[in-house]
Amino acid sequence: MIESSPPPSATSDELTTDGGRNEFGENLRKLRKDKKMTLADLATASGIAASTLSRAERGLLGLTYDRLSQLADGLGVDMAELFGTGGASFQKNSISVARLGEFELQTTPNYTYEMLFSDVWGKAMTPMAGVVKAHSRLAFDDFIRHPGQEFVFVQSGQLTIYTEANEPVTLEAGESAYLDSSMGHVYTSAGDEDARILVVCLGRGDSA
Amino acid sequence: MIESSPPPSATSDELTTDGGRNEFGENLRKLRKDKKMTLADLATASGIAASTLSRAERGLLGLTYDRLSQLADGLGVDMAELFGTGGASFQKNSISVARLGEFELQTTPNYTYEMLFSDVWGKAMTPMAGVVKAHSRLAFDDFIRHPGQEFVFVQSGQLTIYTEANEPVTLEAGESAYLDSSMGHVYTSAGDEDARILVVCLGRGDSA
DNA sequence: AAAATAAATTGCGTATACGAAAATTATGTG
DNA sequence: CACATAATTTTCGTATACGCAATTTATTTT
Repeated sequence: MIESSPPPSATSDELTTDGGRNEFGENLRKLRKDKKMTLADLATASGIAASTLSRAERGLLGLTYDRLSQLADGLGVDMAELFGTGGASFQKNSISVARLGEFELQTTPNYTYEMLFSDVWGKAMTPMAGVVKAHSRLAFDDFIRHPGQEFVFVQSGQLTIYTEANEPVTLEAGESAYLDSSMGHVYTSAGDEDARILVVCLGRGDSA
Repeated sequence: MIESSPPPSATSDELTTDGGRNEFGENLRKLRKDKKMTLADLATASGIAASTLSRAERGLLGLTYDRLSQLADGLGVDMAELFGTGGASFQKNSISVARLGEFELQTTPNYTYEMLFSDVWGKAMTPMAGVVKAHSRLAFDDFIRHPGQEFVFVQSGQLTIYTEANEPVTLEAGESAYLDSSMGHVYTSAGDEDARILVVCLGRGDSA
């Protein structure tokens, strides 16, 4: 087990940081091999020494921004792909089915919902199906926020969406909305009936 | 004008490297200010010294991978957003609404569907709503494929999904599936009634 | 306007990134 | 198996990232 010696002030992040660096390195080696490149090939293509690339792949060093830029160029990928966002890879040639009532209902004061496909690794979208019990914005202490984008579809009932940067919008059954989920938002049922909705989140974290 | 002295072997990349670093720094400062954070706030949130953050924002240094990871966490963004990548950017603080019948119906022999939010730039998910007129796999010349992942939800009726790598699956109303869309697939209605479905695609291209 | 406070930048010592060359390991060929 | 070649890793010296404390600049308060 190789021991790296991070700066003293980073002690609390030591495990996290090392873990991230190793994952990055593994992804880098995978990308390189997928393209049938040797370290020397990539060194030529990127302008980074083969020795540095080898160390990066083994998580022995953390590349600087400049080197990361060069690497993305050398590999012909963008930065996002270089970081292989989403640790587990999505199973190729797979299809998963969510049966009615298959997933455990999660209950909060304001929502009752199922997290669909919670057992599917590496999926980029997070679908959720449920019922909005909140009928007033006052039911919420604060807005919900998480990085990414969100699609919400109203199956039945009437839904009002409050956001911190826009006028509230009300959707009827069959209607939908698409929003920046990093902006504070809450969903409330707008009629007598609890609205039934389907939500698909993209990005880290989830809505509810 | 501050002068940095890069390694001799990086001379040919000097301008490019500095340029990239300055852009990154500007984006970082923008992200931080958008969130109403001081350097000290972000230093606390990320575990990186304020002086380092200041230098990074002014392009005076290139952060290492470890620091970049901490930064993304501290800012609550993913790496892609940190680098400001992605062609057209999704409008921050936006919400778009798709009303019933708002979008033009697109008709093929096998499907009638609306491409929801077709006017929204930079969205990563492509939602579609429609009806499956095909009741037999024989209606299709070939499977449909496109890179990425796909979520399909059955609003009404019964849907059978044929894929090239799996046994067919049949979904009832309220059920859904999540699949690798690069794998050949077709959707067919399975009962007398045309199934009504909602599809959300992620990745380049779209299904139908 | 002066004083107080907040925010950003600079100075300096230590740790780590980095490249070139040498050494080691892995692979291919006769 | 021996040898040649390719690929990767290690060594070592130099440059740069990094954090803490001090200083400067910007903003707010009186």
